[in-house]
Amino acid sequence: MPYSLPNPSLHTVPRLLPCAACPGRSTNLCRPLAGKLQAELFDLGTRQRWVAREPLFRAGDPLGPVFKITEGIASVSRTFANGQRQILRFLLPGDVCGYLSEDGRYSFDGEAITEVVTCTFPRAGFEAFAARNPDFGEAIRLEMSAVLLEVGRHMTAVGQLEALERVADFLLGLWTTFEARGLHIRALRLPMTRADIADYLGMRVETVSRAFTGLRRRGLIEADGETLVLVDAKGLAALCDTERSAPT
Amino acid sequence: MPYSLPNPSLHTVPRLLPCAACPGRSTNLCRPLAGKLQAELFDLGTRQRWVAREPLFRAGDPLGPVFKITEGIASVSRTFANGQRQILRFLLPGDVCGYLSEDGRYSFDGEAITEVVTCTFPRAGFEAFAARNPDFGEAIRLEMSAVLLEVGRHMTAVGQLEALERVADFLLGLWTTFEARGLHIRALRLPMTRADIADYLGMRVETVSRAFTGLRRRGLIEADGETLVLVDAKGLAALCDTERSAPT
DNA sequence: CGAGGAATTGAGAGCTATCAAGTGCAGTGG
DNA sequence: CCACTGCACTTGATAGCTCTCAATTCCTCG
Repeated sequence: MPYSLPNPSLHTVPRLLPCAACPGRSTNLCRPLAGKLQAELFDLGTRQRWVAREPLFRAGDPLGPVFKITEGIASVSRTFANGQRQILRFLLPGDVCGYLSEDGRYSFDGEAITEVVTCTFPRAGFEAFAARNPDFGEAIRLEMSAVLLEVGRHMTAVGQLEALERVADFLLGLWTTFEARGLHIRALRLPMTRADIADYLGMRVETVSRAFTGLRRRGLIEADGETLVLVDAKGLAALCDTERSAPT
Repeated sequence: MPYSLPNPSLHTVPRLLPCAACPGRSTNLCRPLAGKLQAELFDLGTRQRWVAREPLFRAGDPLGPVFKITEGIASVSRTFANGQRQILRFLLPGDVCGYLSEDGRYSFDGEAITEVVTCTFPRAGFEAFAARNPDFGEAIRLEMSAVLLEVGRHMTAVGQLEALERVADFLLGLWTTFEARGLHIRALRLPMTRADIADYLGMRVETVSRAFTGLRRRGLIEADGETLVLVDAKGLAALCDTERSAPT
């Protein structure tokens, strides 16, 4: 079957690196880069804008570029023939996706959740750049380590926790990630739908919804329309750390 | 709390690289190495023997060596305070573990399932070797890619499949891995206990047992005491590919 | 204003966990 | 040599949680 090339409106930014203002500037791959090298990597890629729900790449497609999210939120997932989908991770600005391959094809699906802007790096150039710059190669290893760690934690949650706990874990994880990115916020905005969260946590939309209601009823979170406040982070942590020996 | 250093009987092999006979010789990290480099890496490490159920490393312990399994089967897992455990992967000869770190500590638990022999590499030397040899660095990236892919697939199974399907997926995955290692066998020996499988698949021992019974009753597998035969691999695949549009 | 999607909530079915009992086997010791 | 013990595994019955199906509300968009 033919694979559909993504068709975003190319949006090439001219000179004077916008990297300085990029939220992912000090994250993973770009962290060890400075001045000249940063410019070299930047020139290697193009800036692309994707509308919400647009696929960046599909599992099985011939290997294309590597993407670094600079704005918006995306997901990496895997879908069965019958439509069941597992979201492996949510990607925030600074995160990289599309790197994994299998027989010269993408291993997973990459999809924009919100509108997304990416630094898009052609595969060959990306690999060559890594070969030329050991520090960059190490940065890739570090990035992959971090992803592996995150995925491992997440698998533990999906495999061991029950509904309420999984959602608590998800919220805390998201909050932690924002913290790690230097965004100290008290109110989370959840750009992904309940369906996305369900696919991420291995549950149904209805169960996710009930879990939110349950957490709200217990006074652990508060929902103000678009935003969500973690009222009692410790309470949430107590749930998903499975310290079932809680005061109750 | 004090962490217990593993206390295996050290078993240093002298000259004349045993790598030639190592099942993991042509796998991941060692693949790009030849002659001199292979010897250099070999000398970097020591050979260690572990008894069944002995921990190689524990999550939270200060970062120690990196391990490459050369004989036996091990697991990488994560355990909650209440004892619930999620096994992230089973490691066969050739697989590497103990690489992931977090704040200078191991991220997960490594444990021998059967008796295990490892090539044990001190962290510093390992990293230095990677820094000196770009090919080795790339081999690490490739290895991590493969792991990430495996873990991603596995998470999909845990999140989306039901009991019978998960066990089918597990068996097929194990068989595929053996195939990839060049071991063309029809009868699988399952060295891990039902409890291990349960922890791997996010289910209870009883459910795993019932799933095995179910697969047997459907004529998909046959159990000959220690060994297990995949009678109908296609039937198993039909289960876990979630081609629910099966003839039934 | 109507259409459609996202989210919530309810009721009942279905699957898995839990609790409990029984089997088979290997290692131990009388 | 053979009870005895511990452990892995299996099987049954029941409770509990999640899924499924369905209805409703809210909100956005045309």
